[in-house]
Amino acid sequence: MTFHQLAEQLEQLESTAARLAITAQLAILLNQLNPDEIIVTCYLLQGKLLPSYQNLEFQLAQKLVLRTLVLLARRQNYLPPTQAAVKLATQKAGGAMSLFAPEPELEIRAGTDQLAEMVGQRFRNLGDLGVLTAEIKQAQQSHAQKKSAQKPTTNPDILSVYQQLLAIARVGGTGSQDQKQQLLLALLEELDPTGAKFVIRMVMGKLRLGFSTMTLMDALSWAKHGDKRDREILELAYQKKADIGKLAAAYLAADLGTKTNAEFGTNVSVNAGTAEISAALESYEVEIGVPVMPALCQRLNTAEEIIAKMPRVYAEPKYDGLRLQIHCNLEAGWVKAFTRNLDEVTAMFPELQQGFAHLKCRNCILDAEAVGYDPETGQILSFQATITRKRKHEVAAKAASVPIRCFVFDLMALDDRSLVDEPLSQRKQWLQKLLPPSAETETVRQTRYLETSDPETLHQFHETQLGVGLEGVVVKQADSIYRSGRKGWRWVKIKEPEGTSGKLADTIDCVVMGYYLGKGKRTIFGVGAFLLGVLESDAAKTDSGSIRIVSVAKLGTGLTDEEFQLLRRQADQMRSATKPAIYEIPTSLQPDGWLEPGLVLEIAADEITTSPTHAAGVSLRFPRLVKVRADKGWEQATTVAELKELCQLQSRLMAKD
DNA sequence: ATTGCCTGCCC
DNA sequence: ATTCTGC
DNA sequence: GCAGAATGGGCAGGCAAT
Repeated sequence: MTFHQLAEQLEQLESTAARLAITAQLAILLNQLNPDEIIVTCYLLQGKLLPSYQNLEFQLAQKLVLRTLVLLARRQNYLPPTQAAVKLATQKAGGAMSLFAPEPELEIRAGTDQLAEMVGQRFRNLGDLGVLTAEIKQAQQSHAQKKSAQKPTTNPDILSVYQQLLAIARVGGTGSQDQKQQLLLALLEELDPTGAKFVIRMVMGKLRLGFSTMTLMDALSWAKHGDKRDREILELAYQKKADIGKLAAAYLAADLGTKTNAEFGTNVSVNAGTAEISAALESYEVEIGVPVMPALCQRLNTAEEIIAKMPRVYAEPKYDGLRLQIHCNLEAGWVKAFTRNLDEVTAMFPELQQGFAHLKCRNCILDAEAVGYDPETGQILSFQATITRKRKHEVAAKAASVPIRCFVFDLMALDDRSLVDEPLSQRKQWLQKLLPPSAETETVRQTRYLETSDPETLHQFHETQLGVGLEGVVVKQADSIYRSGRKGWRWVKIKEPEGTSGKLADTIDCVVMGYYLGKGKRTIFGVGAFLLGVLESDAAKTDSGSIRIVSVAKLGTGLTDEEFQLLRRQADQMRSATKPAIYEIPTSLQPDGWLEPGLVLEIAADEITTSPTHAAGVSLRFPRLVKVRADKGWEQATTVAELKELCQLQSRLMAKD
């Protein structure tokens, strides 16, 4: 299939919202592909080149793509439409015009590249690099038509485009950024506007079409049967080996082998019995060395709610570290580690080789949380300290200064046998045998846990963990099987309502200093995030005129769509052409629009962190909006001193353990 | 050599 | 990570 | 409730600019 044909179908999908309709359309698409194309297309549809556990990245994203588009624009004499034309088009499209306040006039500074400024501005207005690419390509077409000298289009097929994308990703070393741009430019030249649009979205890693892995699996079933009957089987297979391309090929292979070209494109239902399916997916069994999709936590507010859902539970302390899935093949003499997103990180944690060598088994797969500790005191370290271990260089030295402790809490396979379908109680027993207290070391320990059915006991245990500086508890249904993702009620963390309890009970009142234009579905709000600040009074001077507002965080979540639009409208009343004099922010955080101080927002966060970037010197971990404080003036916002006090309270907590 | 921008990936 | 939203 | 798509702070690494 040509990439153009693929892109045309994606274009159709873009105007489809209903999931079932998306599934059906995807199924039709899948049925038109040959086996090679299926594999590759599955990756591309997820904005990837390979399954996640095979490391290959574009190293080409927003900024470099934008630079490439400037090159393309220059080559094609592209000029963005004027503001007036944009307004007209938006009105015609029935868009909510009132949301749009005109953007500040483009400042063309002497010595800057005008076209680059204009393309960048157009990107901020469109909120999508793919759409911008199509627009530039469109200009190319009309330009070419005008001259009635249309270039021959090569109309590459999917595999050709894929190969070119691979080549772009594989370039590295000195001069590679230029080379990537040139290769991408050459690819864009080969494609029509729609094809170019989706190639760019693939490079950006997001298709923004309202479907992803789960819907793709629905579509696989739909491609074969016209319904979702095999979805569950497919999802289980995917959990065992997270490679959607190979899964798709294996699943559809029976059909593909017997299919004639004429049948491609028809939604023919082939009668494949369960036996045939299981044969096709036979190779999909948990395998030592190939990562399993990890189980994740749901969230509930209280211990009562949890016990109501799961009558008998195990509660474990929740460490703030790095999730590691550890594969031990002790017969072959190796240990491998994968992150939550299945990146292989074996080389970053050399102590694991020794750490797991003494386990009494032939092989196993373990689920664990890795936390750094102080080798002098044994004290558990913060996430910020732990994450410095995720590195490629000087690993040995860092392993000495920040050794890790693995808290093992689950066992997915043992001695060539998958345990994912065994109940947790059983898996815990196996784990107890494999890793008894006598086998524990500085590097490897079993996560201790509490078995209970009593909400009060659970609540107390949670409070105790918070008290020693941990993140609370993870609560697991005692009889539950191991399943990837968050579905069902198997693993739950306690997330108390904002501002009640937990690690950081206090909320913070911030001044809105500016805003950033949004991308994707936030584009029409005219804002995607806000820049927040807190107060700092200059100690050297004592008069009230020395108060400054220093940046402390950006805010991009916790607002409803309605609140985004409301706040943007309020912000428009407070626009400032330049940065107000009392503001202090690093240039890297320059917002798209400045606001005079006035708007105050109440913000919740999980933690105060010391910040290398924000002007306040501290920042907020996981900031989100609690409430618009129309009742407060900006002079009443939180101060840096108060934040630093909270920050010290946290570290004192850590020191207790 | 050093710095700073950009990217990818942890949470 | 947190959060919101259409289905 | 699922699935998807917006968005956060901050770390290391790669490359380009100085």
